[in-house]
Amino acid sequence: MPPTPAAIGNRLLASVPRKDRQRIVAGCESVDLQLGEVLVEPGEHIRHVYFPTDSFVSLTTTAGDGTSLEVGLVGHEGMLGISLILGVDVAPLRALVQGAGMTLRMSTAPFRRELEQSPALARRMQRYLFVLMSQIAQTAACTRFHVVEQRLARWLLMTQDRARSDEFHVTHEFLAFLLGVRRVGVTKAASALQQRRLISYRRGNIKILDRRGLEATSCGCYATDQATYARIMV
Amino acid sequence: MPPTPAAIGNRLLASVPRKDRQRIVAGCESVDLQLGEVLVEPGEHIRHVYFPTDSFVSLTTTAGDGTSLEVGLVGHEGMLGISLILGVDVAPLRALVQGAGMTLRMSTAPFRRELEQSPALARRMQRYLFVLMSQIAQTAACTRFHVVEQRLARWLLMTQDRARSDEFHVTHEFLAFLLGVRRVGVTKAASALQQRRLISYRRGNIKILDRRGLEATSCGCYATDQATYARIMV
DNA sequence: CGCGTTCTGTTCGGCATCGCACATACAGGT
DNA sequence: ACCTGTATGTGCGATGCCGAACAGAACGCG
Repeated sequence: MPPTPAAIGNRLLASVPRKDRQRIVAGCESVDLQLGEVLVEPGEHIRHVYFPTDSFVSLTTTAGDGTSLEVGLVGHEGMLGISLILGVDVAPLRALVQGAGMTLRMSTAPFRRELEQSPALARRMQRYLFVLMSQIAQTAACTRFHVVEQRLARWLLMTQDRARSDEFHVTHEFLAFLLGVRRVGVTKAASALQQRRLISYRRGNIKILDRRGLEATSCGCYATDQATYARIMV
Repeated sequence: MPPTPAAIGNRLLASVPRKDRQRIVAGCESVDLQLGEVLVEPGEHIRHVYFPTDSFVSLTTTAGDGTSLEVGLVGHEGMLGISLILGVDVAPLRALVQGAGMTLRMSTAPFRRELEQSPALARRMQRYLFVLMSQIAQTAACTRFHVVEQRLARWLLMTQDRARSDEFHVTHEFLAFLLGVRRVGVTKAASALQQRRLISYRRGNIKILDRRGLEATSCGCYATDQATYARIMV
């Protein structure tokens, strides 16, 4: 049962003209993404584009050795496989499912055809790519200059937006991997946030208690991202 | 005196079809960029695109407070103002002249017309944008995981490529700003490299003595960047 | 109920970098 | 020859994070 337009729940798709959207949704299948699933590795050929509805996906990069770092987060506000917009069918980053749930998915070939047919569609996707690029650059600076607690607060806010819920699942271990720090570092930062009643967590289930407080604790990078999105995506 | 096609010296322009290139060069003016000049601030309207020939330009991002970080480096292999490709005439990053010299420059409006007229041109620029985006992501991870000496080595290699010379001008102070560390940190790392006869420097003039040695010292990020460029730009 | 697994919390010495302050060295102008 | 500004070098304690190891706590399964 293909989802009805009202139930698409992907903001990026929702912003393209109705006719184009209908054709795209018709060409999509609904897929249930599992936590930890890797949709694509850097350098790999892109087989599908994804329009997350309830799921969200981390974009991570590696630094030669085993280390890796999350540089972008994609949920119902965006899409995966965006480099097809640039005519490149190679993935620049690893796509790692971070929040399990449903997504729309379309094969590369028909998506390319849609892009050719609909300039309006292409324009929206291009603007999203700009936002994503800005997010990656912001993350670079944030990672360099801000301490773990601030970065964690930012991450929680970003994730809450995409999870559409004040509660979601993620362990300290996984978070450490995404933030590029030790698990202990996450434990410490998370404890501090919990002690201040900004969040509560228990064996992988994190609940946001005080968004305002988190915003105050986080660096300005979250607000910067928000502002860029608002400015570019209108 | 407009430069002859042979003297363009911008690899990106050189890779577009002859006819398109000629029209673009005809629409460009030659400008001499000064060290330290800021071509555009993040969020500002883009007035020109630049195709560096002898100059090179750092793309930097800020982290709210005064701190900032170089996330990309553009020389004769690329262009500035690339976000116009995405239909966005706002700059996502600060463009700071890092190596003085000549560049071709074109106003935004005619450049947009060229893009519309020549799909071949657009395709090349799109691929370059992919490369730049990969570079930004790589820099994020590099900055997080690698020590100053490695990062400095990478930076020197990147810069040498763009300076087309084994000698160029940059002070520790400026380098510290780009790498997001203290000046003293650069002094220490640079001293170490000099002691190992990989470079020599004297009051802002750096000379590369041993490229191979620098490649060995640097993290794999330099090689990764090179590989991406080679793969995507063919 | 008991047991293994997963998740979280704590501790230890070590290291890269920080911020600050001060010392030296070279270059160019007068 | 001197003086001034810019560039580089050194020393200090502080800090945030590292790697490793271990202890407790919650859950899930037999």
